[in-house]
Parts: sequence; structure tokens; C-alpha cells
Amino acid sequence: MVTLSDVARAAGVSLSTASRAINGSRDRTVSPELRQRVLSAAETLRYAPNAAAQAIARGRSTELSLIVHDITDPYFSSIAAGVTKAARAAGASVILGVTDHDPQEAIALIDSARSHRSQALVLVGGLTDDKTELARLQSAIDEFVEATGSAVALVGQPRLAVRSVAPANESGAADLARSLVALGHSSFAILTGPERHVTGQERTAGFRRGLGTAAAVSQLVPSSFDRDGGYGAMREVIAAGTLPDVVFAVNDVMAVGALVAARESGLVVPDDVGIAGFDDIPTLRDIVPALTTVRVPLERLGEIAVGLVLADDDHGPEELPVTVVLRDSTRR
Amino acid sequence: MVTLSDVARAAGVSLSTASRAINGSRDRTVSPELRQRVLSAAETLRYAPNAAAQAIARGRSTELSLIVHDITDPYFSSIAAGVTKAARAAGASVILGVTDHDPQEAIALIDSARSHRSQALVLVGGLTDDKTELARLQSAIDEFVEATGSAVALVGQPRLAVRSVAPANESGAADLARSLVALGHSSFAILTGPERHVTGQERTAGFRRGLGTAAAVSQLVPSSFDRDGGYGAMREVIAAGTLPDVVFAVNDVMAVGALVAARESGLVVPDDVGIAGFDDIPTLRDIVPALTTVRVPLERLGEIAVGLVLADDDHGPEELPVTVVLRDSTRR
DNA sequence: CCCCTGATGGCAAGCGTTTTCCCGAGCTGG
DNA sequence: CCAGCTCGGGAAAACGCTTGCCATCAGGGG
Repeated sequence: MVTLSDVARAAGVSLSTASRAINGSRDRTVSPELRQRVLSAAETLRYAPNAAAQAIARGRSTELSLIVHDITDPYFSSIAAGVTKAARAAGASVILGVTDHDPQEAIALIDSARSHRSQALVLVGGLTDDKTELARLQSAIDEFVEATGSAVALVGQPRLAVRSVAPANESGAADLARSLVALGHSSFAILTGPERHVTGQERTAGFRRGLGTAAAVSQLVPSSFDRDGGYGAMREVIAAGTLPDVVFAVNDVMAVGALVAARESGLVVPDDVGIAGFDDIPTLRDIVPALTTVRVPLERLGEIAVGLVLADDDHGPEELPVTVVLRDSTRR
Repeated sequence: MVTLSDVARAAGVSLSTASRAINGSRDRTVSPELRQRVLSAAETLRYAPNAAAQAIARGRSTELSLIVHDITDPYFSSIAAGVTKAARAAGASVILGVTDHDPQEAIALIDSARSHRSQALVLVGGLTDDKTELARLQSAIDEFVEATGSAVALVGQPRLAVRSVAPANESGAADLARSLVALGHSSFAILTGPERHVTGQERTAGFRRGLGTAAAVSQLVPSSFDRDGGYGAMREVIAAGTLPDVVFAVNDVMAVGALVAARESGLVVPDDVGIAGFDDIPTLRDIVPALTTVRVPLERLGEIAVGLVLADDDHGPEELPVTVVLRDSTRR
């Protein structure tokens, strides 16, 4: 294991000079000749600085912690892609944590980020509005901030007292509702996701507001926030008897589940029932009928979050504009 | 920023005792009473050990580096899920690197893993058979191993001199071919992926072997390894005029692209042309017609890789059995 | 010709842990 | 009753790096 001392010795300079030559400390310069000697010694020895040692000597690490619920979900993986890209551009490594939707685990992961003295924490998606759960999370975050002095960004959930960026859930859903009404649809069911899930709540509320008095919501069906949740919820809708014109699922993976449920029941989308989602995940483009949705710039969301924490762009909660995308699944 | 010294002071013990109380050093025990004092002091002060300091003092880190090409690709994200799960169970954090299919970047990420003195390196998928490229990669890996003394596992590509686990690409593809022939199909096209891509080569070779003399391959169409590659390649197949009974894409995302291309050309799958893929990615279950494929236990693959490097199960290259899954897309 | 200044090299003090080593206290067995 | 243990606590070294500070040297102004 070659250390900086080895490099210094090989170059015939002191440890300090070697250090300065290699990472070019500011306010100190090392003569070109020495620098060159050091650099080539490092090259010859294939020296790689010990990140942990640097972190401890400098008092700050170069890692960014990213916490998601499920990395196989296209929503999260798209955001993760944006985060890794931006982090890499900023010279940070990303530590990936997967909660598997377990709040306990989320807290454990935040604590782990604290242990790593991460330069930044990006927490993606899906908070509950359960008071005690939220308080626990908040205090874990507070401790992280206090211990590391670094910033935290929430993606998709501007509920806690930290920087955050989120899609325009409410207004996007409202726009979607209006577009569907304009198309002539007049009865709706909403697959709301978990009852305590804030994103689901916002999208549900926005959708209802957009509907105004022009149309009615016949059913609100809660379920888990994933594909199987959408599938199950849709089966409930179908079992209930009278079908609405359009079923709005608060996210795309749920909408996909709903679509499959409809198909399995022999229903033709959009003839028998329309389906709409939210997010515009990449996988959507391969399913038929093409799903109406609200496009959220997911990768961008991740990049912005990194900017928020790394560049210290403290603009308060950011809301990212979204756009309604009407496709075949709600054709009339 | 509370340190272990603070805890020790608060508990009225020495630094060493505090350290031993908290992480229970082996071959030394601390009296229950003191241990309790230390533990509760740590609790009160909300102490979190400094991971970097621990890493440097212990001489080994607790991180595992995971390198994938594209985290939004379900193939990679499924494997990543397995890796994070297993890593977490083993008490390791995972550092995620995304190469974006750039070999340069892969090497940079391996070097970064070296800097982090990662406990293990898991490199997923998609090597070329380009000699110089491969040599460069190999030497980056060698340096990693030499510097850290830790293990490297390759997932899906047992080409380099490291531990590896891969699906049975060749025999799986051969099985698939035989199954399709048994179904009565007799002419085939293969979307091979990039010409220099070893996985693609193996699957192509296996498929041809499985066909034997029973059937012919009319076309071999190379393309990139992703959805758009499959899409483009399928368009070539269609443009060529005579359609084969079945188009075999060497992975599922390509198969999905091919399916879309077929659909856009007004072809009905499987009536006009059949399509088969490889991997059985989770997203597959939501597309119609259901795609014939070869199931690879992706998450398991990731878990095994972690076992390989963390548990030191050195069994030589592991080959994971795969199973043919016949679905509607190749119905006759 | 001397003193001051700016540039550059090196020494050494940290950073927060773990771990080795030493030490005293209490036991055990002869 | 004492030599020789074992047991558990603490002091201090070590891990690999950064950085504050001092030292040295060359050059320039008075």
C-alpha cells in the first residue's frame, strides 16, 4: 500500500511538499521542478491518495449520500442517474442507500450518512404525514446537519425544514384534470397511494381542484405506491361495478399496474375506461396503449438537488414545472 | 461535532475504554458498569463514530464500490438492488458509480474505489473484447486489488482474472433456441448487440448452437446494447424484406425496442413475427404481448457477487442457472 | 552593505479512531 | 504467604494525510 510518504521519499522531498504538489494547496505554490518530480514519482508508484485520511485531515469528506426507497423503480433510478451525474461533475462520490420503504431503515441510513460525515444528503421521495414518523425523520436529519454542517435536500417532498425540490404536484395534477375534462371525460376514480403519503395527497388534491365542479370523483382508492398497489386498487375499482371515464393513478408505476389489471379483466383502454398517471417514467414509452401522464423532469430533479446541497444554492423550496402529456390511454 | 473523546470525558473513562465499550473490541472486555456508562453517554450526546477515522485506524474501510453502466436500465438496477441489500446485511455501505458506457469513466471509477480503499469492488456487466481496452481495465483492477488487498467481482462477464458470477448465457440461449424450434419456428434473426460485446457474443453463439441444423439464422444485426439499439436493429430487419419467424434480441431492453419497432411498422407480434429476449427484467411483465425470454435471477446475481467479495467464497467463476420462459411473443 | 520582503521547503501538530503496551489489583495454587 | 496469573483500565503510538508555522534563501530598496 503506497502512501504519500513513499512518494515524497521517492521524489526526495518532504511530505508537505508532496502533498502540496499533488493536490495543489491554495495560497502555496511549489516550484515547477519539484512538482514535476513529485508527480512523476506518484505516477511511477501508482499512488492513490487515501480518501479516508484526506477526509479526516481536511475535516470534510467528499461523499454525498443518496437515499431512495427502491432503486429498481424507474422513478428513483432516473433521479439517481441525475444525482450521480451531478455529483461526479462536482467531484463527489455517491453513497447509495435503499430503504425498501422502511422508515426505520431510512433513519438508519441517515445516521450512516452522519457517520460518513457526508458532504451532503439527498433524500428522495415518499414521506408520510404521520406526525411521529415525520418527527423522527426530522430529528435524524437535524442531527445529521448539526454533526456535519452540511446541507440536506429533499426530492419530491418539501415537508421538512430543509432545502428541497419537487415537481409541481398540485398544479400539475390540476392541469391534468382540466385537460381530461376538456377532452369530455366527466367521471373519475383516483388511485391515491397510501393515505398518509404526501405526494399522493397533493396530486389527489390538485386533481380534484382541477376538476372543479365540472366533474365528479366517484371513488378514492388507497393502496401502496407501487405497481402492485396500482394493480390491486384498479381491481377494486373494477369490482365496484360502475366504471369511471378515467382512472387517475397518482404515479406512473401505479398506472401501469392499473392498466394491467384492466387488461386482465378484459377491459379495453381507453374504450372501456381511461387511465392516466404521473411522472412520465422512461419505461412508459414501451407500453400500449401509450399512457397519459404528467411529465416530470426526473433526472433534472436529481441534478437540481445536488446543486442545492453542493453549490449552496439556497433558494428555498424549488418547484419544478411539469407538463401534461395526453396520450392514447385517455383518448375519447 | 461530538467525538469519542467527548463521550469518554462525559462517561469519566479513558478514550480506550470508550472505544472498547462501543465497538466491543475482541480479546478485551470492559466491565458491564463502565460499558453502560459509556453507552448512555454516547446516547445522550448522540455520538456517531467518524467512519473515516475508523477506516484509517483500522486500516480497512467499510465501503463496497459498485460500478454499473446505467442505473436507469432495469438490468443494472435489479442487480444493484441485490448488491445494496447484501452489502447492507454485511454492514457495508455501497458507493455507486455510473460509467454511462464510457470505458474511461469505468477506469476512473475503479481508481476512485482504490482511493476509498473499498472493501470490495463489484463491476457489473458489459465488457468489450477489445484487447487494449480490456488490458487497461485489467490493470486498473489489478492496481485496485494490489492497493487494497480486497476482492473484485465481475457480474455477467467472467473475462478478467477476478472472481465472477454470470448467468449461463451460452447454454441459456441454446435452450431458448431449442424451445423455439420445438414450437415449430424455423427461421431466425438475431439482434446481437455491439459486435465486441462479449455477453452478446455468448448469447448469439449459444442460440446458434441450440438451433443446430434444425433452423437457419437469416440475419445478424448488431446495434447498441440498449432499447434504442434494439429498436434500430429491428427496423433494419423489417426493412430487409423477408421476416424471420422469430427475432431474438440478446437482451430484454433490446427486445422491447424491437417490439415497439415492429408495432410501429404495423406488424402484429407474434402473428407476423415473433420476438424473444434475455434476462427477464421486471418491467417485462407489463408489456404486451408478454415477451418470451430467459429468466436470469438478477437480484440474486448481485447478492452472489457480494458474497463472492465479502465472504471470500472463492469458488472460481460461478455460472448461474437460467430458465427459458415462453410467452405470447413467440406463440405459434 | 544591510534589512526587509516574498517565495518556497520542511517540521510537526493535529484530525478521530483503534490497538499495543504497560500497570495495578485481585486471584490461584504451591 | 508469595510467585505468577488473569483481568481490566489508561497512556500513548499509530494510521495517512493537511496545514500552520518557522526557516532559509534570493532579490530589492535604502
